[in-house]
Amino acid sequence: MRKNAKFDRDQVVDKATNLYWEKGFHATSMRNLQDVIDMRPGSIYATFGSKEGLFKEALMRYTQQGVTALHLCRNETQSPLEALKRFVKEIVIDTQTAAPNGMCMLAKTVAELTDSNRDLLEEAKRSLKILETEFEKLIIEAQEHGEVAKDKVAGQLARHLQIQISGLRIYAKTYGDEAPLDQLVEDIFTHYPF
Amino acid sequence: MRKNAKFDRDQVVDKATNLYWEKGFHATSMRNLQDVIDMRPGSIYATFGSKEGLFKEALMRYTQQGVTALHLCRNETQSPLEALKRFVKEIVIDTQTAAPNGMCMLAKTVAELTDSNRDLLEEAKRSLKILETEFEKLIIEAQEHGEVAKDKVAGQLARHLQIQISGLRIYAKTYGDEAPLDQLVEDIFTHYPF
DNA sequence: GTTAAAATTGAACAATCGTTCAAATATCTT
DNA sequence: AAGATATTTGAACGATTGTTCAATTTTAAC
Repeated sequence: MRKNAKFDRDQVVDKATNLYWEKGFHATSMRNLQDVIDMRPGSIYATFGSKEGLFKEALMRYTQQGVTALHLCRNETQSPLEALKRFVKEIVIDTQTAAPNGMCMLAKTVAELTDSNRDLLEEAKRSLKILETEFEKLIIEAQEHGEVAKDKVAGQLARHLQIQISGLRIYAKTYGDEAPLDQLVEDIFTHYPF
Repeated sequence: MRKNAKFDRDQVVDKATNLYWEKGFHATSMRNLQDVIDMRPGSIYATFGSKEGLFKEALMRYTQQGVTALHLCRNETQSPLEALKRFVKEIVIDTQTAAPNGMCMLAKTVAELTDSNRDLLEEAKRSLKILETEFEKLIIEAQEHGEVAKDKVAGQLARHLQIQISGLRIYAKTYGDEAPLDQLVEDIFTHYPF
């Protein structure tokens, strides 16, 4: 089997992402990271530069996978709005048990970091905006399909959706099983403003 | 001037709260704390037991002040719903510039911590539930005043409001000035489900 | 004013932090 | 197979972490 450098790097970043996602930037130690990704400090620093460098790459990878998951939802469903709903259910409900952390890694990062780590903070913000733009694209498509009234502003609906997701995921972590997540996700799409 | 032990303790906890609120639990060091509250390690540990003990007291104080602020809004306004709106604007908008951190300290804590700090995590969750219950009380009062339809379930509306606030505050930190916060808060109350 | 009790101090502790780098190992080139 | 290049290793670094505690100072009691 031929060596594929990119593949290895992706695997490593995946594992790092899961650890960062679970514990956050500050609570994750390099030694913890070394164990999980099975690399020695020298290699890590030669490859990623610093703890921040690896975290930044983790953020980018997390975002890329989010966008991919959304596109996948689109391909698996018949309508753009259905795709959005499926995606939201996936990240709000399934993630509660399956993922390293019920929270969105990007929102968690925006919540955790200050200007002391401006680069990382800005990267997380940028990623959240990328996802919101993806939502907007699907909403525009939904408008073209007649699923959403054309007098609505797609950007505003995307923003609304983003806010609902962020709020819901914090709520889910707060209330655990008690929260009727499925119903709450349904409500987002059956009531205002969709 | 007579010494008032409780007052001193409150002042200290206030300062600690602001630091924890700004930097989060893990990124706040005891030495950082020592400088801000102007106490030496021995005194801190004699008084609060540990870094976690002080954080827990900070969480409780933050929550108590939140409840007080909400009651204050109620006394300053004519209707329960107006009080809620004022409170939301206060914490979502004013806090962006004035407070140590635009985020809600409780939501930020729920986002940051894992079971490694179960006590603190549970305390933050409990506090969020307390605030939600306060929302619910005001909504019930609003129903009695005829501001909110009585066929709505107050608990659900309170939950909805909690989700909007959490989502909005993350959104505000992500988008900074670009976010039309005032309009977004208005939307919460003018549209569904109020 | 003297003594007992309580509170405060700050040096010091072991543990862990992120990071470095000379040495060892693996890979590529010819 | 031999030499050049790139990668990996892991011990070690100084800094910082949360915490302790004997010594000191302040407060309270009589």
